[in-house]
Amino acid sequence: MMPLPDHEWEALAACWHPVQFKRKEVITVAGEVEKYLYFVNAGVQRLFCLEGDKEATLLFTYTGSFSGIMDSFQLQQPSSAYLEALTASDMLRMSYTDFDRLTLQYPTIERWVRLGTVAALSGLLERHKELLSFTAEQKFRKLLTRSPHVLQLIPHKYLASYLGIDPATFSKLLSTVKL
Amino acid sequence: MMPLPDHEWEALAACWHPVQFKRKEVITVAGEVEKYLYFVNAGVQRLFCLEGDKEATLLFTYTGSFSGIMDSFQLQQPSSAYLEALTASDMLRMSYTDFDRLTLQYPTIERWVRLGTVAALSGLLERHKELLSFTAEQKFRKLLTRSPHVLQLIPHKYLASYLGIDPATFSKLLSTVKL
DNA sequence: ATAAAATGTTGATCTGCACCAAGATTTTCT
DNA sequence: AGAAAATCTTGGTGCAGATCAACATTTTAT
Repeated sequence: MMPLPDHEWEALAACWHPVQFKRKEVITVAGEVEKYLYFVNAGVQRLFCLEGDKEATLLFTYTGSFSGIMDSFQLQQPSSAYLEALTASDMLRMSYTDFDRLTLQYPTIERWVRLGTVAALSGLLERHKELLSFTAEQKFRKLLTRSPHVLQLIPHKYLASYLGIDPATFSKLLSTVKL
Repeated sequence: MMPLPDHEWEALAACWHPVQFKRKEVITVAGEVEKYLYFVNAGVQRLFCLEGDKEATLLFTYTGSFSGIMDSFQLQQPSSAYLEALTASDMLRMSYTDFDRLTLQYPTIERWVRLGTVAALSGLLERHKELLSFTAEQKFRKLLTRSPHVLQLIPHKYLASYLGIDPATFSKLLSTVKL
């Protein structure tokens, strides 16, 4: 994903504004239109849906990554997901108005956003494939190898939800698997 | 997704070339970089991955929709998926070279592609949520209500694979559920 | 520092659905 | 039209993993 020219970079940088969220604070509620694109300076966040009384965790965002409900933000349509701060979070955000202006004004930015979005799509397809074909243990192992650090970072019940398995099963795999 | 101006529309239209595929023909092989973006004039296609000896069906494309392995195409990276014609297919395609030139030359096209990609991401997130939280029967019902026509159009074993359930289970649900 | 809340562990059941297999039906090809 | 291939159906069986529950541990808040 090529770097942006200086001029674009400056225009972009000027649109970010700092925000903080407390632990457990809900950043965006399902049903609303996502107003902001976020960049995480510190903290961990969780994107999830409610299905009946169950939660389905779609993804986590971390220090150094973008955050927000991307589809709702870019399409300015109501989202079916919640965004929540798992830890106290220090973020930058940009309003849709600014975002839209920037993408219209600078084709390089428009392109950069497109490629970022495709990269997100690519990652989601990869996980989708795993959900379709892996057993609980296979999903668990994959998580361990791909991102072992999350074990210390994120409560296991959310990791279980992310894998689509029961928290109790997750705990059992934890003792079984690595021996 | 706003319409394109006339001039862009003409430039775009000039880049499409017709191709045909036979039933069961593999259009793109996993491991390769997707060279083309497709538009389906007639037929049904299936995008799937191989995981061990199991197939995971990610999505179907139909008459009137775009097709191809979108992430591999846009990022020009090797794909982990296969694209296959389920029925004899009549398609238009555009090379990556032309695609890239068009997006660089016309910001409206670049933007239009971005929004199309986000829409795809949005749909995939929706399905992802269902995979995480639905039982076999819930996924089956959802398929029936969302796209009942596919029952006549696509062999049930592929629909089962798309839902992540066993073909035998799909068949049993078919007799159980609608009564 | 201490109480309270949240999270994690572990064992005992129970069940949804994968798996297997054989026969029936439908679709495709020549 | 007829043979061959592909797909669908249906019953039986087994197990991975959900669910339940009680206790242990860790984390958060005051």
